[in-house]
Amino acid sequence: ERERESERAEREPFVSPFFLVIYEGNVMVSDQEIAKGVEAVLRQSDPNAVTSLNGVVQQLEAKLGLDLSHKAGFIRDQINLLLRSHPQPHPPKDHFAIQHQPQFQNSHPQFSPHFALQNHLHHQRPEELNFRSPLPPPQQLQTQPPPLHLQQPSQPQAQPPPVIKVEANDQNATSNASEMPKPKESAPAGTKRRGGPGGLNKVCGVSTELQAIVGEPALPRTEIVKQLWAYIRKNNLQDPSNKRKIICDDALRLVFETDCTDMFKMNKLLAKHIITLEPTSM
DNA sequence: TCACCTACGATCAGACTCAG
DNA sequence: CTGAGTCTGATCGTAGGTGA
Repeated sequence: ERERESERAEREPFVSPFFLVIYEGNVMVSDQEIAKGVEAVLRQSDPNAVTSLNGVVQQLEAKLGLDLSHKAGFIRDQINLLLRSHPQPHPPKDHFAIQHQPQFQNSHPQFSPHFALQNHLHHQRPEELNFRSPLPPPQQLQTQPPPLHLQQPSQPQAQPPPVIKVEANDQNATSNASEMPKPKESAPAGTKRRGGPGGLNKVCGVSTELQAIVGEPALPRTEIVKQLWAYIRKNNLQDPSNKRKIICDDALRLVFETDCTDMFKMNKLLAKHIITLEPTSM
């Protein structure tokens, strides 16, 4: 039994619940660990208490003994993911991705009803709740790999753990936290708008031609663009002399109906292949 | 209360600005 | 002059802020 266990542990190496990253001398917690922590905090939170994002962050900080203020955004996303996986009043019984957590079954009264962030969910439409149909298992929640056909063949599993890159960025962010470079003169702090599940993150239908490229029948627009660029890079479809130009292969030609386009026109052409999903009944 | 406006995410190379 | 950093352009739907 134990041998089988250790074999399985070798096959699934990245399961340590406390996976810390050392970066430039600082001990940081991985996104994986944060996701698990969020899950645990939500499970343990008092159903009668109103839990805010800050509350979750603070509990996580206490739990891990680290400053997670710079990870608030990620934590919020994790909360949304967890809540989104089962917010419906009448959810399909075996729909939950986190089935191994009995606390998360059915209407998960432990945290959802009183959780402050559910304001996003109030506005969610049914089709948004089914984002990419069943959510992946929790270990895949925070980093979704691109479709297989888009992965770089030259660097199959040799990719460094995404954790490190993310933490590296965050490290920058933390070290300069007080003088964060404001991105593009955006709204003043505190009034930052939330993307939420709708808006740009709204899942749109993908035409059959485009499906051949992005590999999914429905994706958020941002994801579609990302996948499209991955496809372009993978297949070397940028004009070497002018990298703004996209040389269409057969699949792209079906989508764009041209042999050559540029990255700006591309988005316009892309719009024809993105279908707004109508709410089923509202 | 209503209508209007803005920012949000994602992508990229080239243009532009600024400092050394 | 060079290198580094920032902005631009396009597109989408919607939440939320602002002003009337």
